[in-house]
Amino acid sequence: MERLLTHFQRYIPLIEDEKRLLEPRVRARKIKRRQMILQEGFVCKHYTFVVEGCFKMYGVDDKGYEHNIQFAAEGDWIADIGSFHSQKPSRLFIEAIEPSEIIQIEQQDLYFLYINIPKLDRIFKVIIENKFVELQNRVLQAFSSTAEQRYLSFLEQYPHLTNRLPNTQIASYLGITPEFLSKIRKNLSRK
Amino acid sequence: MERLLTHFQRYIPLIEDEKRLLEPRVRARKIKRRQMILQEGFVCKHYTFVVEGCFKMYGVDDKGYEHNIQFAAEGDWIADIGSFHSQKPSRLFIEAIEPSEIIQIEQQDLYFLYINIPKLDRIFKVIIENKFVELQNRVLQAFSSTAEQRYLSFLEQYPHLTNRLPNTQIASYLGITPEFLSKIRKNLSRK
DNA sequence: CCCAACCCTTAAACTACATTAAGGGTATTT
DNA sequence: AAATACCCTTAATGTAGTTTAAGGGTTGGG
Repeated sequence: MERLLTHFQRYIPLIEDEKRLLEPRVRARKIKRRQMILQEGFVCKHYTFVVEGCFKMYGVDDKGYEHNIQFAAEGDWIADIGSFHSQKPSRLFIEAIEPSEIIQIEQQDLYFLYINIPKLDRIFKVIIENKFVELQNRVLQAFSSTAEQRYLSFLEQYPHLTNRLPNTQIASYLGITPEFLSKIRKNLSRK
Repeated sequence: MERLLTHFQRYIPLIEDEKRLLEPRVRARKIKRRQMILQEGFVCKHYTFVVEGCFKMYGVDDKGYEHNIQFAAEGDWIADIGSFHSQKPSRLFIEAIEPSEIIQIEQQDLYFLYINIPKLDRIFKVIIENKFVELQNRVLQAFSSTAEQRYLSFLEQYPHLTNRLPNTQIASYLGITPEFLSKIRKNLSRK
């Protein structure tokens, strides 16, 4: 809970009254490795804040292959925003890669908080703007770089993740097969 | 100007006082075909609302090829959000594909408006959430579908654009060459 | 009205990446 | 401690999409 307040603090400090409104409307949970907090076909019920651990969000294609859309580690938010707001079934999965601790807010509670703590509109606007920029770079890179360039960018941009994630997960994020990532790594190590 | 108010109205109505604050801080402009409102190396100075016409936003790779990240037609917002907020040079271009009419807000004015019309935090939070969801689908599709499937999705999702855009621009958006799009179209027409 | 710039298509040769298969290593679970 | 599931790599073969080149059609600016 402290961690969430500290997180908001970095955007705009909350006053005591606001903290009191917030507290009863969030819920802390522990999640096991490989446990899913969202599955395809279900509505995304929560905005999830990662206190400790790491998650992946992915879709599954016709052939059953997983494609990682994003990772979320300490201090990140994760949710299928489309499903959350529309209350329609999601086509995505969110799964813990490590044993994790999270804080969750349900839709009704978040809407209540948006009304009673207008600051939160501002805070989440900025949070989502930042995520949007990240995602936009990802699209540009996907279409304008080779897999090797994308791998190198990944290493630069997410150094804290590269040692925590198996290469299969990184390959899925880069949009390539683990076999091809292996080839890229071999190539790079020869240079 | 009316068009912008109508646009905001669809999220939350503005009261008269708020409209009065808004009006002197936005600027209407006409833009010619092929005119750029953002160029690589320059800071993105404005949030741009498209009243009439159509724009593309793209990056240029090492080899000089353009890669379209998004289109913006009537009722859409377009800006390099990262550059706009950080005031760092953009790596993107925004260019009119058709003669267009736009309404622009400068950074300082938008910040003033955010402070004096808190509703706008809410409105732009929702606008960006929607754009985020769109972009997320794009990432998922890019990694999990063939070019043909992506082309068919594009036709479904943006029927109003397919007749307005040259195929070269659509190909660039799909992440393929015009030659290959031509092949896909030929294939589809035989079915 | 003409010239230049853009646009669409076809086809042959090429390349980045996928698929399949297989072997050995290392964690997790029982 | 064994068994199982997971992970990394190598290599041969296959394919979606690129590159290069070329011809013809359309648009728009001077």
